[in-house]
Amino acid sequence: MTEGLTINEAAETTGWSPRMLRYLETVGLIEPARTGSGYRVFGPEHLQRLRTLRELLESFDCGLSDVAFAKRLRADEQLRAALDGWFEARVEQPQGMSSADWLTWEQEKHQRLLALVDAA
Amino acid sequence: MTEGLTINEAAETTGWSPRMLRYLETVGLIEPARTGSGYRVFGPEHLQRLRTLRELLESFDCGLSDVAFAKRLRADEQLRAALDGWFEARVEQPQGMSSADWLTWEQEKHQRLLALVDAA
DNA sequence: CCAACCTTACCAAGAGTTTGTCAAGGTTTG
DNA sequence: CAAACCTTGACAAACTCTTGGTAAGGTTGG
Repeated sequence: MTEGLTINEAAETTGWSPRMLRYLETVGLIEPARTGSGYRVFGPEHLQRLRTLRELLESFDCGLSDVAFAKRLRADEQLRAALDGWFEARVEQPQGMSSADWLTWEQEKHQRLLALVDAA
Repeated sequence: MTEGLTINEAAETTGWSPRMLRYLETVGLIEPARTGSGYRVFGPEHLQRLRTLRELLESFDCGLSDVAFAKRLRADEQLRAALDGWFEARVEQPQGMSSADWLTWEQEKHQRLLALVDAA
């Protein structure tokens, strides 16, 4: 107990409600330690993280699901690759390509992306 | 008109509804060209992109807002840096640091992150 | 000029997210 | 041991996202 705060204490100092602290855990954004009997224990790192998260959400006007997705993006390399590929699809034609070549090239690129997607 | 499909034709060949094609544009995921009078024109690249997007959403079980956020993440370097910093917050102490040093170091890291966030 | 398109702007149903509250029960501590 | 915590689970209000529809009006092509 000397090594951290309980959920209500953590709520007090971070501005999150106890309910939200539990919710943040279920969506995978924090992982407080537990005592032998199952009580959550919030250490200084957690408290800082929680305060920073508030700032971050407000400053950039985004939601928890956005941060959760960003986390998923870091963990799932295939997802990242698939999205990168999709975004990179460009609008201009590469130099020296005919319209027909371009279309073929573009379709093949998407074929490759689809193959990647199917593997997921 | 010979250079692309109208919205209903594009809907037909991509599986998206015309309504959704307009919605995808409002959330920034596609940018069809326009005729002089304002009609949307979907070229082959758009059609491929739209088909790939369907596959991508289904394969990875994610939503449009997720893809939109991923796009924002690519465009907004500060947002990316802030999230990277937040995720990198580690749980173990660096070697050779006392508990007190670690806490100070950790707090300072978050101070730096907060400064970044404030600048946004 | 008329039918069949297209545009934007709304209203609304359904689903998912966020948040609170309450209930039933275990833990800690004075 | 009793008060004051904590746990999980469920129900629900408020909100946003997704999607469809419809209305009022401009464009196109036979």
